[in-house]
Amino acid sequence: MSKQGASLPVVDLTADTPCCPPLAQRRVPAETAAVLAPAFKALGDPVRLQLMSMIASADGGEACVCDLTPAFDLTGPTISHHLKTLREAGLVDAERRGTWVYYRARPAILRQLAGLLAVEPPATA
Amino acid sequence: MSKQGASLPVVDLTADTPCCPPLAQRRVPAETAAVLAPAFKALGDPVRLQLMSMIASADGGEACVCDLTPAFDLTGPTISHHLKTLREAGLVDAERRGTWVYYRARPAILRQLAGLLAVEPPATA
DNA sequence: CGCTTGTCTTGACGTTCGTCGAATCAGACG
DNA sequence: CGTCTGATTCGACGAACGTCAAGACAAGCG
Repeated sequence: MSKQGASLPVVDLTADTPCCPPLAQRRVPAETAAVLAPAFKALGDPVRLQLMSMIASADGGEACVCDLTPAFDLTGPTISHHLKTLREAGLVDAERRGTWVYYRARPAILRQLAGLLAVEPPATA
Repeated sequence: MSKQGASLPVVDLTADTPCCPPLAQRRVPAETAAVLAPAFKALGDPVRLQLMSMIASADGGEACVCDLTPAFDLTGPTISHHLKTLREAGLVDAERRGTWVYYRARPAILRQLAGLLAVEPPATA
């Protein structure tokens, strides 16, 4: 819960420019790891990974909880809990518009994570 | 040449070709999520993220446990446990050569994960 | 205003995770 | 062959996680 209240972290996950070189290029410092690990952990659950994908690939870039919940064999509160986890990890953003709550992906942090995992192609391909 | 084989896991993380389109392009199926989530979960710990980076960025592509352990304020068994987690997630490979054990990163799965997280550059939006 | 619908929060429970100490296993060297 | 060093496995403990049931909150509508 203190994720959002944390004062300026060493690594800004919301920036559009890469925060750091790929993981395989230079050893990632402890502070960077401490900031990025929670994001990976948030994706480390099949339900959240699917939720993230459903939100990110949704039409218009946002998805309503009413569309997400029935896609799983889980109760509403459980889905809500997972969405909260994604929100606290900075992966998605929530907005209430009228009756329904819409979730939107944050491409910037996805780019950060993808950039960190980037590896040189196998054979100059 | 098709990936539709039934005997093997639905998603082959060791393949050099992308297993699936980016997360934000098409909704990732439950089976794919079940296979990929453990890999993200393995990276969801600061210690393991640093270990992964140290191994992947090591000279010659491999790192000795004797080099990894002293880099943390953790006991040997704990580091060994984390390495086992990375190994079971398919992220690294271990090999014993004489007295020491060397760990090597598996670029293929890193590519898979990076590809899944890939997002179109901001300009496209 | 009160009802209905839809979402979030709270509290609880069982499971898994991260960590350690002690014991065990695998090679190397005298 | 015995012993030493290095890495893993085993057993245990507290903390965090995933899940649900029940209750609380917000918005729309009669």
